[in-house]
Amino acid sequence: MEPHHPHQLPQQQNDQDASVKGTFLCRQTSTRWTPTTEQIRILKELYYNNGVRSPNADQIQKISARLRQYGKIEGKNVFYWFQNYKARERQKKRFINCEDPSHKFHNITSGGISASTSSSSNMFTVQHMGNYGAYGGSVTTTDKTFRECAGGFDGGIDPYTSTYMIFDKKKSMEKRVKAEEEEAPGPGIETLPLFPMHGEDNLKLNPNTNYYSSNWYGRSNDANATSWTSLELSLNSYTK
Amino acid sequence: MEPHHPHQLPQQQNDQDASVKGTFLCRQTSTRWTPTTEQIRILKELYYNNGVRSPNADQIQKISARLRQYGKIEGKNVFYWFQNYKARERQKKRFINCEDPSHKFHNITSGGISASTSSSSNMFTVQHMGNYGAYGGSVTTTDKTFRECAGGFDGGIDPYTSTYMIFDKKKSMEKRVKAEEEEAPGPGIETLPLFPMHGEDNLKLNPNTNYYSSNWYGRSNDANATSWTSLELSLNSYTK
DNA sequence: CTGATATGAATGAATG
DNA sequence: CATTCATTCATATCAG
Repeated sequence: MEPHHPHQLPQQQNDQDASVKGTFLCRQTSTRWTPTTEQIRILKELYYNNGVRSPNADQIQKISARLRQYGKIEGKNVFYWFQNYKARERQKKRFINCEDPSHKFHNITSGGISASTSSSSNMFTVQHMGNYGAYGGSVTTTDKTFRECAGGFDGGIDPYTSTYMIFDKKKSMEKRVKAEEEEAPGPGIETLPLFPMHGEDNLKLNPNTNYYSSNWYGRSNDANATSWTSLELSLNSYTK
Repeated sequence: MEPHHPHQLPQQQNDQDASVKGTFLCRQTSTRWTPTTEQIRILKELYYNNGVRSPNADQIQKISARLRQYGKIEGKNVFYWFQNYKARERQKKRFINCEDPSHKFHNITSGGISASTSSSSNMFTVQHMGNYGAYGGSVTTTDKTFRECAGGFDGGIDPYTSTYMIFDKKKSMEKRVKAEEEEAPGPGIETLPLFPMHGEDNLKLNPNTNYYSSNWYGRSNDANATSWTSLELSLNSYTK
């Protein structure tokens, strides 16, 4: 991952005051949130030490509120951060597994996570994350072009083998082993709940069929006939 | 949707012919449906102007049949599209952090420099698709948590507001904190397309962006209380 | 400047 | 319908 940002403080527009932007094309607003060092540090803290993976609204609120003191940030940033971080960690692991771990070391860092953006203070740098062999460097595998690492899926079956649409019926992997729990428990906070497991999740209401639309198999519906009728009209009307 | 620029389109083989891919080997056809602009436009049209939210099998079939002229599409795509769109629209409304209303407008500035061509992408733009005028921060959500936040903010746009407010089938606001006020208009409401079809003008049509998704669900604090509790503790501990 | 990579953001697809 | 996962798109930032 991040090779390391040797020079820190990339201007971090971390000011909540967002003063600059008002002017012309104030680029600073660049649309994209740029986490500050502190923010990242804390996020990782939460991730590794507290096992936060998919915070809920309340958590997001609190987290972002807390991080806001270090720079502008919105709830969605926190949300996406966790989503991405988690996904990428997993992806990395998956890739490593799939392609041969030998080559590919052009990456410096070697440390792995180690604070992106400089990191002035990594409290608990996760640098190593543990066992997964430190995904050497940007595994990257470069997306788009070819990533298709052959046996990608554990089962070895490739969903997209034939042509397209083979999907249907769970082609997805069964239940990948969650096995995460890496993390260095940091300082003294361990004993964390790893991750939120809802207690009463068993309750399920409708045995509704999952696939889209419970009933697709024909079965016209009269109830919404009206609405549908106009829908049809509208479809016809402006569709081209 | 895609707030992004039109420039790239790496794959987008959105034509029904989509045959191209067969050549090499990789399934670059990405298995995943990539809606074309027109398809999206129509889907949103249906969503906003016709109140379609969870189309039934028939509707799905018709819609997909209709959209098929613009590119390959299957029923499930339509199904999922509505599911996701609806879910995300709702989500984005919740959890919005009450951030400082002061910088509510951060962005706007269209990119400008960045070489990226255009940049109409404003993530926070509101859609404008129809005639409803985005209710200004009114009730909006009433979620359980708080909605006292700045109100507008980004995408809160909620279409169809006025119209059915009157009918309002069952929106008893007793305990439904969840209040999804928007609701599809039921059968009698059918809004017509009164939408000028105008040709594909200049806009990108993907105005709306989803905000982050999240799970506001917390329903008070119960289930994940544990985990969250420790999180709070840790936040407090090193917070400042 | 240009290419590569890291990562924020979005969204299709599922699952429960 | 809520939640999560996987992939992809876009851009900030650094290497050369």
